[in-house]
Amino acid sequence: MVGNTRKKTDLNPNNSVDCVIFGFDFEQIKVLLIDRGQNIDNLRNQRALPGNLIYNNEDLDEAAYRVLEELTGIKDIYLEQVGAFGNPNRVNKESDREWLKSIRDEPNARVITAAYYSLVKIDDFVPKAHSFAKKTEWIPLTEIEELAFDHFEILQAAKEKLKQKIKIQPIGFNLLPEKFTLSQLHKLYECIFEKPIDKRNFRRKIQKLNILTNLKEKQRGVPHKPSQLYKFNEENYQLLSKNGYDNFGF
Amino acid sequence: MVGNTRKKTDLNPNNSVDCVIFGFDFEQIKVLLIDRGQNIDNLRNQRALPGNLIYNNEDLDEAAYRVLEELTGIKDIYLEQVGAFGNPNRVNKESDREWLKSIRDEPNARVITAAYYSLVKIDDFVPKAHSFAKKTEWIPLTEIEELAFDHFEILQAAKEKLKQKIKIQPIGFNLLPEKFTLSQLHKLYECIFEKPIDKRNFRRKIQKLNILTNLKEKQRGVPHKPSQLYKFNEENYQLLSKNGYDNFGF
DNA sequence: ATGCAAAATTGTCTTTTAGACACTTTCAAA
DNA sequence: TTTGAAAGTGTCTAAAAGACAATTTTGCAT
Repeated sequence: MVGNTRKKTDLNPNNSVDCVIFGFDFEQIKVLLIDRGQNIDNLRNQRALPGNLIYNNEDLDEAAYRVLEELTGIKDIYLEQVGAFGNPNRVNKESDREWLKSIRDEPNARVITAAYYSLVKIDDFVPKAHSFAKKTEWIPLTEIEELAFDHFEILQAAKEKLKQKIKIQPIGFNLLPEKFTLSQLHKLYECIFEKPIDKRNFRRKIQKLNILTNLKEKQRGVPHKPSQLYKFNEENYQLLSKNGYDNFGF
Repeated sequence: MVGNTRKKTDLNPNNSVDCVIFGFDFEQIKVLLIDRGQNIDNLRNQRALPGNLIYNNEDLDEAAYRVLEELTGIKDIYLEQVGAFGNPNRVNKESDREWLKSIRDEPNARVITAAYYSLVKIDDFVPKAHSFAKKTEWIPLTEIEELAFDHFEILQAAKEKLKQKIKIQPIGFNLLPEKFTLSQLHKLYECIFEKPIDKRNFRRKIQKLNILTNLKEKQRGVPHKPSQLYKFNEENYQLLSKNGYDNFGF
C-alpha cells in the first residue's frame, strides 16, 4: 500500500499482530507455527504463532497482511480479526523473555497484540525458515498443547471464531484446493465442528446452497470408487454472501 | 483488582479502550455518548464514545471495566470485546486533534483502541458530566450519524456483534429491568434486528427457551390490558448457556 | 477373471421448526 | 357504557433437521 521503505525505528514497540493460519490436509486441521530454535538450558522450546510488531504508520489489517506475507509468502487471502489480547503478563514467561531479548530492541516493552486468523490452501505454502523463525511447520491442531506467550489462548479464540463464522459464510473453501470432493469438504466440516456429521444430511445441505459446480471429472487412481470433483462457484457465492445465510450449523 | 494507586505516568499513550454502551428505553436502542463541549469556531461539536487510555500494567478487559465504571459508575455487567481498531489516521481529524491537545499529555501519539460493548439497564445510569466529558447522554441509535475519531465505525461493528451474539445467547436481558413484559422483550428484539418480528412466533420461540419465569403479577395503571410480568430465570439460563443454542434468529 | 476391500453415492420417513395469519380480552379514561 | 390501546392466544402449511442402510465403482490381490 505505502511504497515507502520503513526503518526499524518506525516500529511500534508496543503493538503487534499475530496470525493463526489454518490449513487442512484432508485428514485434519493444521496450524502454521514457528519454532524459535532456542537452545537455552532447561527452557522448553515452545512454538509460537507467526507474528511481529507493527509499524507506526501502519493499519492493523495492513500489518496483518504484511506479516502474513513476510512470514509465509501468502497473500490475497481471507483474513479476519480475532481480537485484541492485552494481558500485561502475556509476554512475561521467562522462556519468552529470553527469546524477546534476542530479537527485539525493546524486549521489555509491554505488547498488546491484535490477532487475526487466515485460511489457506495448505499446498500453496511449503514451510521454510524465515527471519527469526528458525523453522516453520504445519502442526495438527490436536497436537498443540502449549505455545509461547498467550498464543494458545489466541488459538482457542481463533478456533471459536472460525466455528462461528463458518456457520454464516462458506469460508471453508479457502482451505481446499481448486478441485475437491464432497467427502473432503465433509471431512473439513467435521474437523472444524469437532464432531461427526451425517454424510447424507451434509451433502443435501451443502448442495442446496448452490455454490458448488460439479466438474464432471473424477478422482483417479484411488483404490475405491472415485469421487466426483467439484469446484467452488464464485458467482453464486457472491450472491449468497450478499444475502447472507444464518444457520449452516450441525 | 490491583489496589495500587496509579500515576499519570503509568498511562500507556498508545493504547485505549472505548466502550459502546447500549441501553433500551422500551422504545429504541440508545447509546451512551459523551459530549466534549468544544467551543472552537467552525468545529463541529461531535460526540464520542466513552473511552480512555489504559494503564501500562493493566489488562485490556480490566481497563474496559475500569473506564466503564469511571465514566458511568456501572459495574458487574456483561462486557464483550468488539475488536481492535488501529487505522493510523483514526485520530487525525482536525477537530479531534484539537480536543486531544486539551486532554492528553501526548496528543500526537498514535492510538490503537480495543473496543468493547456493554448492555446496561438504562435506568441504572443517570448520565452526568464526568472528567473530560462535559456532558453524558443517551442518544438513540437511529439519530447517530457521525462521531469523533473512528467511533462511528466502531459503533457499527458493535451493533453487528450484538446482532450475532444475541442469536446464540439471550444477552438481551441485560438491557431490561428485573421485571419486564413479553412485549418489551419483543420490542427489544425488533430494535436489535432492525425489522418487525411476528408477535406470536416470537412469543412461542422465546418461551420454548425456558428461561422466563412468569411472576404472576401484572402491569398496573396502563390504559389497556395489563401485561404479565416476567423475570429472567438465571438457573435455566446457565443451563442453556452451557449447552448453547444456535439459531435464535428471525 | 474373480473376488475383495474401501470409499462414494443415493432417498425416505419422521420430527421439529419457521412463517403466515386475525380475533378476543382486559384495562383506564372519557 | 363506550372507546381506544395494547395484550394475549392457536392453527395450518411449508421447510428443514435428523435418523437411518443399501448399492455402486474402482484398484488390487489372488
